[in-house]
Amino acid sequence: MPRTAARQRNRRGEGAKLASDILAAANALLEETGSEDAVTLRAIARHIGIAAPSIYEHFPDRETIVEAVVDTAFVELHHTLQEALSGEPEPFARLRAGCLAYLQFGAERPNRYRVMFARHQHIAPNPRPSPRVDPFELLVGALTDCVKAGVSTSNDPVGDATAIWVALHGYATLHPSLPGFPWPATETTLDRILSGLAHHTEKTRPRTRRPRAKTRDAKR
Amino acid sequence: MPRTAARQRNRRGEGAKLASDILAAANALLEETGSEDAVTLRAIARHIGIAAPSIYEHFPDRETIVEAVVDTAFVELHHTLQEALSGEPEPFARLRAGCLAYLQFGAERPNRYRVMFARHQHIAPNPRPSPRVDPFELLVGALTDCVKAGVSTSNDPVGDATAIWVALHGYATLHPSLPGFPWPATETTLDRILSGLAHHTEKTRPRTRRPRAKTRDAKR
DNA sequence: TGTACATCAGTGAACGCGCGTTCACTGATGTAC
DNA sequence: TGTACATCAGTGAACGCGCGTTCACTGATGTAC
Repeated sequence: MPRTAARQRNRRGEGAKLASDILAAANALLEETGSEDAVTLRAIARHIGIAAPSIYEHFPDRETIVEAVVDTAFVELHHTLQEALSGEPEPFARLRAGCLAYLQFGAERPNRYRVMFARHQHIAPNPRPSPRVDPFELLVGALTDCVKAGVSTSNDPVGDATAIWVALHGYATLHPSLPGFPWPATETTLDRILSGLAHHTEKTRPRTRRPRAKTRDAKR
Repeated sequence: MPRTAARQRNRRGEGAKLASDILAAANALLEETGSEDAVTLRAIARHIGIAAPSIYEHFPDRETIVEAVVDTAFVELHHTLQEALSGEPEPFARLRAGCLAYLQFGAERPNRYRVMFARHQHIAPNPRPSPRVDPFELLVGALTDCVKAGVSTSNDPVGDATAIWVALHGYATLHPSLPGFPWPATETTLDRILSGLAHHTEKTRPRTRRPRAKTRDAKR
């Protein structure tokens, strides 16, 4: 009875639209309540103004919906990171941009972020092909590029990327949990993490005394 | 009906014993299921072989029990850290021992650890005096001691301790969630974190060529 | 252009379940006399 | 030393609730003729 709206029935051939509404509602509920268990079929139905059994046209059960929300979130994270990485030309700036995008992804929907990584242990017996660990691969790639370009002296990019990821994950989960804590600005903490763990160094080989007039015009 | 055991009724004056059994059962359920919502009065009752309403002699409602479990866990963490810190004479070794104890506390009951810090946001309107942030104060103290003793060059111990805490928290939550991930040894990652973020340095001022016979006897 | 009808996109009622909580109670244990 | 009785430490049945899921159904929409 207490529905959000008297939803208009989809037209013929457009029934699949409801599936994405269901996922969006599940996403919203997960974020609002902070609890995976609050994502119930009845709550989803109330949220979008349908009857609960209508959901079964699109998903076989509740578990599949939560799984789909989490899977979608991992894909979204992957795209967000790729976009951030591709926006910077210099390797270290690229690494930093990727890390910042990671933190922003977490900050935007902290509850969803937490559930993304907390779910694994519950569902342990299901050996997924793990596209979930993807963000780590991007991070290793970005750090390795820094090493290749001579702006990082890391001699164990995988190990160092692990430490960086751990710190990013810690920030993404702890920062929203402790709003009363005297947090420094996000970028301040990020720079502390990177300067401590990425082994950043200025490229020193060229040894040109001073940059001459650049190839590009000074203005524009 | 499916009780763990036909529990013996407590003798007169010993009724309060049940209270600690209830907390222990709640603790166990939280860790086993990984879900705060699975800590139900009926599950607790089944676990220790009593009737569910018996719980009301000791706790006014379900929420209070979960709260007590979390509060107890914070106190336990505090003691664990203090013990670890007091076991080492040198400031940097003390800092490291505290951080390692923190990681071990998380590793021992990862689900409880996660819930400890995830609960805050749900209960936001309740402004606790926050003994919860205690572990951070110990961390700041340990790092400050390193600076005073000349074995850390940190010029912002609070900010650096924040970065270290974030990394420890990230490890404590991510490590149990991704058992398939190629984790380096815990101490390897810890040392990477500390060497990157604690600004550790050997004490250089004294410049004694070689330590003379110590004040204490060599053997006890 | 009109109409019968198949199909699509849902609905409403009902099931059995586990839950938090309330209530009146019970029976062993200790104590006053 | 014996016994009535108060108290302690619980119990069993029941309530109303929200849940996942099943089932038989409905009514608008488009299509074949």
